[in-house]
This record gives sequence, C-alpha cells and structure tokens, in this order.
Amino acid sequence: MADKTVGHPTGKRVTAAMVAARAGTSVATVSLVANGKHEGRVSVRNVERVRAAIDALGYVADHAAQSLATGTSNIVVLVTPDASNPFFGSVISGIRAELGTPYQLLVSVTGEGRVPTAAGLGQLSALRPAGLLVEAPSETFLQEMRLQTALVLLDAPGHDAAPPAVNFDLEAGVRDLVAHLHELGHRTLGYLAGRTATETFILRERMVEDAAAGYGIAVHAADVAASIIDLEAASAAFLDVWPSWSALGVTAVVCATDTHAYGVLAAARSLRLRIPEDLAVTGFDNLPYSTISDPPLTTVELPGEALGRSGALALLAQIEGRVAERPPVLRAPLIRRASTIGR
Amino acid sequence: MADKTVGHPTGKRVTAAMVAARAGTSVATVSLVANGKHEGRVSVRNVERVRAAIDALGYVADHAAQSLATGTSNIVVLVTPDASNPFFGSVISGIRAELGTPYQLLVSVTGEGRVPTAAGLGQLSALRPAGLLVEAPSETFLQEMRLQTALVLLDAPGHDAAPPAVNFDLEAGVRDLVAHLHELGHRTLGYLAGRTATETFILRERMVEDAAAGYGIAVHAADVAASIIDLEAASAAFLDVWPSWSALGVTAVVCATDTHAYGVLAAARSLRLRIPEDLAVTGFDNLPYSTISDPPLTTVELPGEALGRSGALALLAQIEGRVAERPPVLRAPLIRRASTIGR
DNA sequence: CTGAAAGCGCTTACAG
DNA sequence: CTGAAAGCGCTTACAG
Repeated sequence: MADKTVGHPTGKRVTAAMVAARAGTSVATVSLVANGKHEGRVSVRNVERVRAAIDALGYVADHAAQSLATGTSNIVVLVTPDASNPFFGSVISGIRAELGTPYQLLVSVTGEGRVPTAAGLGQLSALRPAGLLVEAPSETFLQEMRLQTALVLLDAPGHDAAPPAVNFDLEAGVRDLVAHLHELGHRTLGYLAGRTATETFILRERMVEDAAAGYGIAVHAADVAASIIDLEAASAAFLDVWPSWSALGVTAVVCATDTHAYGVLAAARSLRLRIPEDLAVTGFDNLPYSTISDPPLTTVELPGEALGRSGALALLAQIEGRVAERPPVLRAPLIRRASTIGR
Repeated sequence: MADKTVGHPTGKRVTAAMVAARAGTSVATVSLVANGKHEGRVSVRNVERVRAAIDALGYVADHAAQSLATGTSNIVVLVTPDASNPFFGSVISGIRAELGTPYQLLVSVTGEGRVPTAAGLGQLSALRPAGLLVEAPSETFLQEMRLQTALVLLDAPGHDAAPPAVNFDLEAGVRDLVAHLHELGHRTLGYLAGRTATETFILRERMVEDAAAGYGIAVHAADVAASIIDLEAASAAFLDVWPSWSALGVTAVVCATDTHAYGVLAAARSLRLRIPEDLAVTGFDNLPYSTISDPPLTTVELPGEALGRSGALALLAQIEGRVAERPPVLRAPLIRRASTIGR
C-alpha cells in the first residue's frame, strides 16, 4: 500500500494517458473503466488490463479535469455560520457517515455568524459542488442563494418545502420546557440569545414567548453581544442584564443554546446565586457537557448527528436524481436535570 | 448585491468569454485583469471595461478550469482525525482567521480517529490542493504521505523539521502537572488515554510517565476502547478500570484530553467518589467547559486557535514561496482548578 | 468493442 | 498593449 507510486518517479502525477499506455488502450477506454461505465462497452480483457494498470500506477482521475469535463464535482459543501460550537462537530459527523467516500465534504464557515458575502457565494459556485448543505441559514442568505445546485437546508424552520430542509420539532420540546418551568413555580423568565439573525434562534425565542404567554408567564429578553456562540460572551451578557432581570423578578433563564447556558452558570457562580434555588437555567442542544456541568443542565435536546445524517441523505437523493421523500422532522425532547429540578 | 445576475438568465454560468464579449476584449485580457496581472500589460481603458463587465455579470473564474490550467487550486485541506472534539473547532477558527478569503478550507475528516486510506490520499491529491494541514498525524500517515504539496503538520511532536510542524511545548506543562500532583501528596496515578495511535497522545503519556518517575510516582495506564474522543466511552472505560486502580492505590487520574476527564467526572459521580478528596482528575486542552464542570477541571492548556493560526501562517509562507521562519512552539501552561485543589 | 476528436473554461507563452 | 492558440486532463458523443 505504501509503495503505490513505485515504478514511476514520485512527483509525477499519474494521468489517464499513462494508464492507457500501460494497458495498451485508448484514454477513452481508461475513462470508461475508471468510472465503471464499461458494462457492454469494453471487452473483458481490456477491463482487466486497465484495472491492473490503474492499480499498478495508483491512478486517481484529476479532480479539476474531471469536474471541468462533467460540469460538476464530487464536492459537497457544508455552509455553517460557526465552527466553534461543538454542536457543529456532531452535525459534521452525521453528514460524513452518510456521504461516504465518493464525496468530499468541504466545510465553508461563513464566519462569525455572518451571512456569506456575494463573493463568497461566487467562490462556492465556482467549485461546482455536487450539492450544498446550509446550516441555520439566515433569511438574507436564502434570498441571495440561487445556485443551480442540489441544496438542502439544515435547521431552517419555516423552509421545509423547496429547497428541502431538515428541521427539529421544537414545538413539543419548547412546550414541555415552559410547562416544566411553570410547574416549578416560575412566573417570570429571562431569555438569553445570540445576536445572530439566524432563523432558528429567532424561532426559539418566539416559541418560548408564545408558550409562556399561554401560562401567563412574562418573558424578558436579552442579547449576547457576540457574533459567535461563546461561553464567555454569554457570561458577560448575563452579568450585564442580571441586575435589571433580578429587579423584574426573573427566577429562571432560558438560553438559546447550551453554551449560552454554561456562560450563565459561570456568571451565576461568581454572583453566588444558587442554582436552581435562586435561578433556574436551561439550554438548547444537550451537548455532552450538560451532564457534567455544575449543575447538570436542563435542556431541549437537538440531535445534531441525526440532523447531519438526514440532511446528507436528502442531498444524495437530490444529487442522484432519486425521488426524495420529504426529510424527517427530528424530535427535540426536553431533558430534565438539576439546573431546574435541583439534586 | 442581490441582483448580481440580472441581465442574464439565471442558471447560466458566467464565463470569461461572456465577460470578454461585453468588454470588447479577448479572453486573455479578461484573465489578466481578473487575476490582477494586468500591470503594464493591459491599457487602463481595457482594465476598466473588463472590471465593469466582471462586476455587471458577477463573474467568478470557474474553479475547475482555473485549477486545471494552473496545475493548482486555492483549496487548503485540513486533515483531522476527529471532528467531534471541540478542540477541533478552535483549530479551524484559527486557520480560517489567517487563511483569509483567497483560500477555501476543505476539512477532510479521516474518520473515527483512523489513518486515511491510500484511496483517501489519492482523492486529496486529485484536488491539487494549494496546501495541506495535517492535525495530530500518526506515524503511518506520515510515511504514506508523500505528496508534492505544501504541507504543515499540527501537533505532531518530534516532526518539527521537514515537513514543518507547529507543536505544543508539552514538556513544561506536564512537568508542572506532575509536580502539582506530587505536591498534593499523590503517589500513584492512573493515566486514561484514547486508543488512537496518534503521536501526540503517545507522547503525552510518555511525558507523564517520565515526569512521574522523577518523583518516584507510579503510573498505571488504561485505554478507552473508542476510536474517537468521547465523554461516554471514557466514562465506561473508567468504570471498568477503577476497581483495579483503586486496589492499586490510585488517587489521581491524568486524562489525555479534557473530554476524557469529563467522562471520569461523570463516572466518579455515579460511584459517589468525591473529587478531589477521593480522586483528583486532570485533562489536556482547557476547553471552555472546564470552567463550569463539576468540579472545574485542572488541565494543561493547549491553545487550539493559536495552533490553527500558526499552522496557516506557516502554510501560506510555503505556498507563496516565502522564506518560512521556523513555526513557533506554543506554550501549554498548567491551569489549576478544583478537580485537584478542591474549592 | 474501440479510438480519434471535440469540448469543458481557464492561463500563459508567443507573435504581432 | 493585444489576441490567437496551445494546453491543462478529463468525458462523451461519434464514426468505424
């Protein structure tokens, strides 16, 4: 395996022409065999010779040439607003698990939670990707985005038609969350969110407010002045808003992500607030760390790996022209832990 | 910005020929201007007309054609063994911060902590990447890898010559860690590691053992039977090994990563072990979660973002043929928290 | 079944 | 300063 390049000086790129020469066929035949399109078109003898030559030389079709000739590529691009959130890692895992080897996953981080620029979109389009997966897109992004490429949205509530989107069923989870807090006696909530204009975050907040309204619970919102999801920024934002929230009688704070909630835990500790006695805290995600945080975090679980998997499957169906079933809506159950119910 | 494609039916890819037609020049001239190689070679008038046409049509050079013609591409590939570790996210952030817009970052996860296959390497090479960043490579990987591409290793201890590698100065951090544990009275350590054959993990273990030997401290090692860095797998591994460690008199467990340490925290809780009174726990990474874990985690900080930044800078120097200074060795300081010193 | 040839959309000597 | 043309390495009708 390690000596694939033996027989040819290293540094020389192996081309179809070299394979053809060795196999004693034309380049066309090499292409047919290399792409498995030889059934009934290439003699068994030549198929074998070409295969042997491919193996011996370690030939892999040049990606650029191939994609120029076919007008497409085997690159799947994941556009994501934020690489630092660990939720993102599980989504990648899920995508890769379903995508398999024929495709290369290109992660394009729009950066700092911002919308990709027109130039960025141009660059993406210039790659002629086989397909695009766009995570938590903003409204603006969706408008600017009109590529002629297979496209699936991940966590883009309100967009389950065209392009297809894999979404979470936040409704049930949020309802359970608010009911849970109500049952524990909370009547005034704080809601801490990131400042990104991402649909899914806007929706989380609205859903919490709607559910709370049903119980006559008041909700006071505050934004984290950071473009990415960041524990320390969330901490600072909470320290900032706590005096006013405290005066308003806030007894529980619902955070847009677990990471925000961790920030609140850290801040609350520095304020010597007891959790949940003085303040209950909840998140969204159910990151693995929520089991070992102090205290463990009550949260609405968002299955990132499943999101990635379903998205990849939907995209593959589209790429390969198969009839795509409507992507699933993923359950987002409430996980009750000590940050609301105590130990 | 949103109507860049106005004037031409959407779905039509804009080519240099279309730009040339509109500007009234040849394609060659378009190429020169688009690539900023027009100084003293294209009349001011034509530069302007081409630029106007490029803007009007929203032209972006086709990536495949460009890379076929030039023999290279603007893709930088990050090869990483594990996307689920949040440490990885900070490395990506750092890389992107330095790489800037001219390059596209392609993240190739070798998957499950394994070495990439020969086929995988072939696929990478077929992309003609501008450069490769390889995170925590295994020995095998380095042997199979002989691409004619700019290459920088990240966290590849013992490989700071050629290819260049950005490494952590683990020595000092580990020495401080072991001294710290010794000072607290620990004389028998457990060492919990992942099973991946990654150099950096092997080195961490050896360094701990060496430092411990200096103090006459015994070290008992155990492996997590999971190919990726995973809290729950680490938890299970610890539950498995604890009876024997306990019998051996282990009073502190050093973990190869913070994530492993979180697993130990979770397991210890289920065993009702008090930390650090019954068992001290430490990690490597200093993930943000280590401040809000129960208890907060003593750990050797590995600056992931800085790793990514330095790696990207070294790679850019190589790509652009600049004289590269030797990449820095990054400090990895010991962070003392309650998981060893108590509250 | 087979191969010569056109074409994908660029870049880059080259001749003018 | 300018453009015609070759060439990058494939794939795919097409003619045989």
